[in-house]
Amino acid sequence: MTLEQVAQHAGVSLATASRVLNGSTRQVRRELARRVTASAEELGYLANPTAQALARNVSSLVGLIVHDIADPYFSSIAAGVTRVAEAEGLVVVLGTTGRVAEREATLMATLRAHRARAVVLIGSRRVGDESGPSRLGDEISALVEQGGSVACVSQEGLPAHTVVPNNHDGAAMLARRLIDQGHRRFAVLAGPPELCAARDRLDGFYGALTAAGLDVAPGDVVHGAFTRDGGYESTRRLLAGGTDASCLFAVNDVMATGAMAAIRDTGLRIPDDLSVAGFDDIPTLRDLTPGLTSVRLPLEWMGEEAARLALGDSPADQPVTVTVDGEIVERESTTPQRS
Amino acid sequence: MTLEQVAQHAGVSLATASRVLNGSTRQVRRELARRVTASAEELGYLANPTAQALARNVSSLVGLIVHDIADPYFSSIAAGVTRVAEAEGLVVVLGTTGRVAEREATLMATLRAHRARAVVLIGSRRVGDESGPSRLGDEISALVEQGGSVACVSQEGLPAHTVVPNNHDGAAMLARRLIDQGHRRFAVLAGPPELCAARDRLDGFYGALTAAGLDVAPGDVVHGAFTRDGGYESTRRLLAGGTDASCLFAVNDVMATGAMAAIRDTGLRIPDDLSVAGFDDIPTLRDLTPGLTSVRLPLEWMGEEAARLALGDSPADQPVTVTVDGEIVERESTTPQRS
DNA sequence: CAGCCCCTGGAAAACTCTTTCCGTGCGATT
DNA sequence: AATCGCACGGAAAGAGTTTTCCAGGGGCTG
Repeated sequence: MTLEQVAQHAGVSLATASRVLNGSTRQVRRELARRVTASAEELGYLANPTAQALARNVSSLVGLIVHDIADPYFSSIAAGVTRVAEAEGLVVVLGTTGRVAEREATLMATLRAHRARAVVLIGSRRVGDESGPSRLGDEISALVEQGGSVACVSQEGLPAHTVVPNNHDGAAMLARRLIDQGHRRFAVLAGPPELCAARDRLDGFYGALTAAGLDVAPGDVVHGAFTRDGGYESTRRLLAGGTDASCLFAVNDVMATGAMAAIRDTGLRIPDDLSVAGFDDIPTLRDLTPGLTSVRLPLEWMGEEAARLALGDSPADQPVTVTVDGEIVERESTTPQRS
Repeated sequence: MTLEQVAQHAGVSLATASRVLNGSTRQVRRELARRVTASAEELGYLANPTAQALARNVSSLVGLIVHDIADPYFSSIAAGVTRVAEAEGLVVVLGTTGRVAEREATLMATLRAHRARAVVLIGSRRVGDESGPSRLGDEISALVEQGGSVACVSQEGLPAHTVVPNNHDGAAMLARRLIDQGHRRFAVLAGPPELCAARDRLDGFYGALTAAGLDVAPGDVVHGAFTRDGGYESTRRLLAGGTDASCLFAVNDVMATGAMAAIRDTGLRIPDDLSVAGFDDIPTLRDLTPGLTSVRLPLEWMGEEAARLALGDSPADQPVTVTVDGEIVERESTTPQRS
């Protein structure tokens, strides 16, 4: 079923049919328009998006790049992105990097080839990315050049709109709350050393401790993968090395989940023997027991906002940055200490 | 950067460049091929998938239809699908239905318009869908007609390849295990009455109870949404009504999660006051405490298998059905009863 | 009432590939 | 040595839209 056939059936030209059916600025007389719509309806015409993309040089595709769609952090944000994109009648293309940095640029190139109208890129920058032009940055620029628009979640410093949690302040607030609870000795699951998000949370946490005259023993900081298993593994190492911390801060909830499992497997109780706090407040993990004290981020909303930025009409050459504040959610995984 | 320019740069015809760069059966002389590849490399040529799709009448898109990508059940399967599709160099289009049945067909139509090469459809059929041709069935046939290929996960009876868990037997196995533990009075969170997957699990569970000479009191079966909140809500109702069951079976893990929260909020302990069992063994939920007894399904593998079926060369007009057996995973949420 | 402009319809070019069809040149076969 | 056939390069015809450009008609303005 092609537009040509619809036009013929309605007794108008191809051009007219196109103008009626696929939003053009040009006016078409009432009567004709009605005839075209009726014919399209009757024949069950469905526009060929492929041909449209070729002719318009822009497709109805919205890219969505995540590290791992099975990770609830990413899938929550993804839900927000798809909601907005689908409401606009656009189609979401899901690309996963498997945490391989290089793949972000590769996927961006693929999306550029597809003439994607917008791309939402989720994930953290790595330390060192600041220096000079990156392959990813170039790909983004190329896509923008071509008329596309890009929004990043949690990735600052790229030539694109950005939605970024206030990692530093969130972690600082959390630290102050934990100090208020009476905690004095902390251990930290710091995630991968090169990840900016992890580093910022760490810095914020440290900052608040320092301000309170506290410190973290070098042995009480453990680096590891930004995953549940990374958290488990890191915690095992921490506990094997021995620690007298009363509270363990994992820089994200997913790692905190692994941490809780490791702590239990070691025979310790949470929070009696060791308090645990996380970051993100992932919806799927709110049912852990004891409930995980965390810094709540509105993940779905962040996805929506990023999609709106990418699809909206903010000029791409003047990137907008939206900073999202976290909110402390105190649950049973942390407990007041008496000194 | 178009193929034309590459051809010019290499001093060959457009046709030759096309044959060299985009897999054709036709042979091109070594020397020419080398020149074309070199030119493409030098100019940074990236094929325009949009034009290719138009010319070939099939795109490199693979559809993936889920109810809710934030639900860990779907995101696990999605991870499997994307892994396979990306390994083939294809691009995944994510469509979400928000549990609106009608949208499955709509999304399928969109994917057909995009000339998707394959579609993986995840979700459960509804009771009553058996009768006669459905809009979804028609859309699937149309897509197949057009050269596409469809695989369903958990949806039987459609004109497409199918990967389906053995819901009936899994639930029956679970029931037998629970009976072995000494449970005699059960309550069931049955999910939405019209969902086949839920019904099959219910049937299997009942069957095993009946075989053991047991029964479930009508008041101990509660229907509700197939979500975490549905489970919470249903359990609240169950407990408010009063029950003397020693074990609660939720027909999926997500509902079981809500159930555990509701049980706790009512002041009861798990498993001391009430045992809880689920179905699916969702990876993200394996860290619940107490660990949830469940029926393990290899979700990611199911996604991979569905993608392989859809992308493989099994003729679409002779659908293949793969049945996946579950495996009982006994954890601390269920405990032996003494009589 | 003449001249202009605007409004609208249609023809045709453009978008970038794939693939068919044709023609040339070379090797092999008898 | 002549013919047949095969291998390979190129021209050109699509694939289904959008959009530009042109032309005709009607309404305004002066």
